Amino acid sequence: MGRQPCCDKVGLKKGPWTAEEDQKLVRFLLTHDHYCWRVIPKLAGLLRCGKSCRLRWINYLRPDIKRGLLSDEEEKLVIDLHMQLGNRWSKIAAQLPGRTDNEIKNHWNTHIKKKLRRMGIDPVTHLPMQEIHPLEQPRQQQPSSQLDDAELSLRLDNEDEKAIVPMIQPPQEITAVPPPKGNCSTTFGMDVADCPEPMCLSGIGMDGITEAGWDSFAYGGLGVDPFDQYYPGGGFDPTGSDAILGTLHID
DNA sequence: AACCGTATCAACCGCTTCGCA
DNA sequence: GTGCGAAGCGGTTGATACGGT
Repeated sequence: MGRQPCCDKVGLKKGPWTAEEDQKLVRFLLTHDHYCWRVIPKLAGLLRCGKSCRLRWINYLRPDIKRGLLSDEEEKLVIDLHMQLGNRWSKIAAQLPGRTDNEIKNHWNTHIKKKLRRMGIDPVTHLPMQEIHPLEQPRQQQPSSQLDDAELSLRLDNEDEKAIVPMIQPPQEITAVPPPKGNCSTTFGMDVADCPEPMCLSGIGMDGITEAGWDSFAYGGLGVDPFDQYYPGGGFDPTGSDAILGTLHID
């Protein structure tokens, strides 16, 4: 009885990915398409389940991944979107190019939640917390409507602020740019429905990439070959900075 | 220097949704 | 309409890094 596992787990490797595994997966995804995730590890010579491959690709190996902390603007956008969408991390991530749902989820749980709490805002409801600890009582009240973006940003940035007036009101409108129509991804701000293929390799349309080459892959206009910026354990460095730890060579 | 508590984030697990026969 | 398989999603865990004592 019970649910069948997503894949045959006998003999499959778990845990952190090695640079070699990353290389195998990227090499395979670069040169093949139209496969389902379940068969990719076998064909790519990986002792991983398809789910694991998919996750690794989406979260770290995708060439358009942005690394590093979220900017102030991104953070505010996440808060705004969370206010409207709740814990729909993939939907939120769709509005932040280069950011993954996992990354946003982690950032929310480790950074934003605390900041909001310090501000006296319930991170779940985005409303002022009813019971504020005496030490965290605001020194003065200020209607949220008087809080502009600059003020909110300032407060979000102030890690040591202990007595901040709670309040954010739902924004008048979402400032996020709607995803462009075109290829196939929700994660990349593209439209899944437009994807003509049975599998879109996590939704970025590998067809387009392999046919047109990585140079033409939408990459925020950086004009960087992402595979020159590959670094183990972290995918690609979009900045092409000295932080690159290694280079992946694709034959 | 060693220990301990906390923070961070990559990865896994299991449920839900979707597409197809 | 139903059942099944695959993909997607969100919650949770665990390893590691970091900071304080």
